[in-house]
Amino acid sequence: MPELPEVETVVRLIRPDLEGRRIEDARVGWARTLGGVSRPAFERGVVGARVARVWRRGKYIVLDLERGGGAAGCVVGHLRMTGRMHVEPRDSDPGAYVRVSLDLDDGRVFRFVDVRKFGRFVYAARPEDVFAELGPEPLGAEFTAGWLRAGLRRKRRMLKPLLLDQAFLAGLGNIYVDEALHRARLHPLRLSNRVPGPASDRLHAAIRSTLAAAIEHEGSSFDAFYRTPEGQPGGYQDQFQVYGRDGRPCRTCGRTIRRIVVGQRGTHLCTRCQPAPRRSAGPAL
DNA sequence: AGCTACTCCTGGTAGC
DNA sequence: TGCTACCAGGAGTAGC
Repeated sequence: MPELPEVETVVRLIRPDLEGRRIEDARVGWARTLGGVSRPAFERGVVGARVARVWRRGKYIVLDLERGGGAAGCVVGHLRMTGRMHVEPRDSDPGAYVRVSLDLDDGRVFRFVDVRKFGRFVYAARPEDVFAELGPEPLGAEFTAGWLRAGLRRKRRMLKPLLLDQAFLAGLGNIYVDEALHRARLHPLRLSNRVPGPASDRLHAAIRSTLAAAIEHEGSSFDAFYRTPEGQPGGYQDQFQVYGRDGRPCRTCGRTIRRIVVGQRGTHLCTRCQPAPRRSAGPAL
């Protein structure tokens, strides 16, 4: 699924194609993609505006808009499961799943494509009107080892759902939580307030190094759906240690990778590298 | 506070 | 072959 590294890859690829472009027209193929904003309100918001800046916050993609040099709201996109963003020639085949199209003043078209329709592309006055409360950026200055120690201590939650919670930390999803926990040798059912300081520091380093390595590889692809915006598969899926590797040997110790379900989410781990918590609500592993 | 269940969606796949 | 049933899952919401 698109998580921080995939979203960052998208932003880097579409930014040079969008910044400075004026939006000449807009078409909406699936109204719910607009997240409650009416079609007329969306069109009023974007048509005639210029894209001033393309940036990322957590898994959100933001297009700052301006008119006559002044700020004029923004579009906040979220790819959710299967969303993609492309800037293409207008006469190219749009495919069956285009939810929003923006005609650009260079003759090309921006397309928000989303097979499963979970993605969002919302016009708002300010991005904060769309974001939920978001935790710090895992690759930003605010996310320090000390911050994570304190954050884990003040919560009493299992690590897996806590790290998936965007209000705690913004940008991790199912894949990179599993990968980071394995790298930090921490069991996903461990309670956050029982993680010792040194283990918390390992987790901090693991989150940053996992995300940085994934960005370097332009994210991960594994189904036909998950591609970089250029249509090329990302490369990080070849580095997965646990995600999707259940039944296969751990690359570190050889034990068979297991898959459990935590909060309705498939969760992959090595029970030797990531020892079970001593006393917790989780099943004995 | 934190957990579970449910919802939104559809292509892919397993089972028959 | 062709049908049906179920699955994946980010995030929001409701209920306990």
